[in-house]
Amino acid sequence: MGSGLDELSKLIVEQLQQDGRKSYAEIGKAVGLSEAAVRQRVQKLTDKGVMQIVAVTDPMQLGFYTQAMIGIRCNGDTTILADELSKLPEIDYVVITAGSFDILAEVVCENDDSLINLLNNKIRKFDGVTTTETFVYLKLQKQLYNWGTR
Amino acid sequence: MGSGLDELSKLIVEQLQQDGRKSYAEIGKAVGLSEAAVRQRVQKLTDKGVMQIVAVTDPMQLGFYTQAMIGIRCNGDTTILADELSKLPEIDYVVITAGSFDILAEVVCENDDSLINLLNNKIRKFDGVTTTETFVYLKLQKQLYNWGTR
DNA sequence: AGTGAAACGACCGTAGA
DNA sequence: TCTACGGTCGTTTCACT
Repeated sequence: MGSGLDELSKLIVEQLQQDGRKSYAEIGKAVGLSEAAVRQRVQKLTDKGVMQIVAVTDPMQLGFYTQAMIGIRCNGDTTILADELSKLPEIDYVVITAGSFDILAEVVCENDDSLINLLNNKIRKFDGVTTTETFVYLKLQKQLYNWGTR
Repeated sequence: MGSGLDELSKLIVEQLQQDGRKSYAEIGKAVGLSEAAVRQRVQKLTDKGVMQIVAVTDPMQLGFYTQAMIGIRCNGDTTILADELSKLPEIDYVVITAGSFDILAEVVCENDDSLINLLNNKIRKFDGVTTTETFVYLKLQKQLYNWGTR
């Protein structure tokens, strides 16, 4: 595998990172391919899971005013716990890590009360969770979706 | 302000979270509006920054094999430091937090060497950075882009 | 704000290099 | 894997509600 993408596909991905609804014809003009060729490549990229074109929303503007990263230490199987955490609707991001936390989970809540409730009545009730540490978001400074094509 | 979105717009956002290229006509059928009405609402949502439709890529499949969250403690103005960190191309996510870290930054690197280099020669060289703690990602368990419309 | 109609442009399958 | 082309469907504009 390796980097996997040739220059043409990288250019196509870049175009779609700017505007996910840009037409294949327009992208074709920008990268020097026919519309059909662009369509074919986009199809393959999405089929292989390299790329997906989706709507992303701003939680703050949707009434979710409390976001936080929760650092979790646990004993037992981290995979099972991570899997359980993933099922919670308030959690949008779960990653198993090496370091002083075993799992990092990002949560999106409507307000502080629902965050407290989530912590006390859900996360800390899971088997194996020993300690948690909460980092409430004060300001989201940067959020990019264009990994890999800098 | 508040939650801001009525039921119809929420349904539209949901459709586009499933497939960012779904046609307005198809969305219209699904939510019970005309194509023109859907397009109007999508336009407003993106203009206001509530939603954006973009391609998101999988770093692993693009040759970026090392990801990590960096917890940063600093003195001085966290906003200025966060702003500086945001300028680094390896960093895709920066948030100012309350708790035992002042800033959390997610980094995407090609390999362990470039992560070490990033930490030693860039992040730790910034004014005000006192300590950093690195959480290397072992497994990305969940990653959602559909906040706010559960 | 939403609808409907007509002109325009995008999309998709297929054939061929 | 790409281009070319034609049928179909989506998008856009505008007048109207």
